[in-house]
Amino acid sequence: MRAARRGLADRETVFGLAETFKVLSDPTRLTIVLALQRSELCVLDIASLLGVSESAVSHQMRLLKALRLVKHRKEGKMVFYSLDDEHIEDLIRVAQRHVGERR
Amino acid sequence: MRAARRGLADRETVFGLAETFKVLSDPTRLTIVLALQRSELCVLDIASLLGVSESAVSHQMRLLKALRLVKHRKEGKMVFYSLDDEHIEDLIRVAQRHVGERR
DNA sequence: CTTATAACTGAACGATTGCTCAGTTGTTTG
DNA sequence: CAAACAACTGAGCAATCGTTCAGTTATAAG
Repeated sequence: MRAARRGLADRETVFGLAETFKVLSDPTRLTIVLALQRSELCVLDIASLLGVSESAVSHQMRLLKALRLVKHRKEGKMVFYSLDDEHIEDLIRVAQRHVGERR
Repeated sequence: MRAARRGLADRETVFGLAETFKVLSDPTRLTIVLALQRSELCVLDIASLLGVSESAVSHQMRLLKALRLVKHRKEGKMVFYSLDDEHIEDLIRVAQRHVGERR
């Protein structure tokens, strides 16, 4: 691997990492993930909990689903979402430590 | 705290967390941070290492400096940057584990 | 079948982002 | 001093982002 020899991580790794950080960089998405840490929720639950439109939530869930951060379970006309990745919780924990220790 | 009782983290915490993730969500900035993990570097070093303009690097360094991710040391006309936050390295490590374990 | 409800979707919008360009500041060298 | 060099800066631009809006699909109830 040429890139590694020059001291740089290869593009694919960097883009994958950046993408992971990006999902969590939007307050709405991050709040959704934080809420799902506590319990499984349907779209309308999330919308009313965050005070945003049901459409906005739906758009974000599609993204979170595409990046495999959440999984869904259908029950009648409702769709329940829950977290699908235990690393994400670690990530949030470490970041919380970081934010906590700066003024 | 009313928000916490309703099961949501307060706005300030969420925005702080999101901001942290956001800095690392851009491939250019992330590559800079990864490079600085290995050694202290000046602006032109970073620019040539990443293959981007010196101006672009300068703009990003200002941001990284404002968020206290890097510190700088002046030596003649050159400015050497280095990491100023050990939590960031933990964060990257955890994220790497996440990226590594998905297909 | 019709109505109501939950979720999804594409288009369009304003806001933000990261870059380039041109020019400035500060330091060193001749 | 002037010239060269490293870094910084603001304005402007294209691209991306997150939302709203209007409409669709799917399921359930009357």
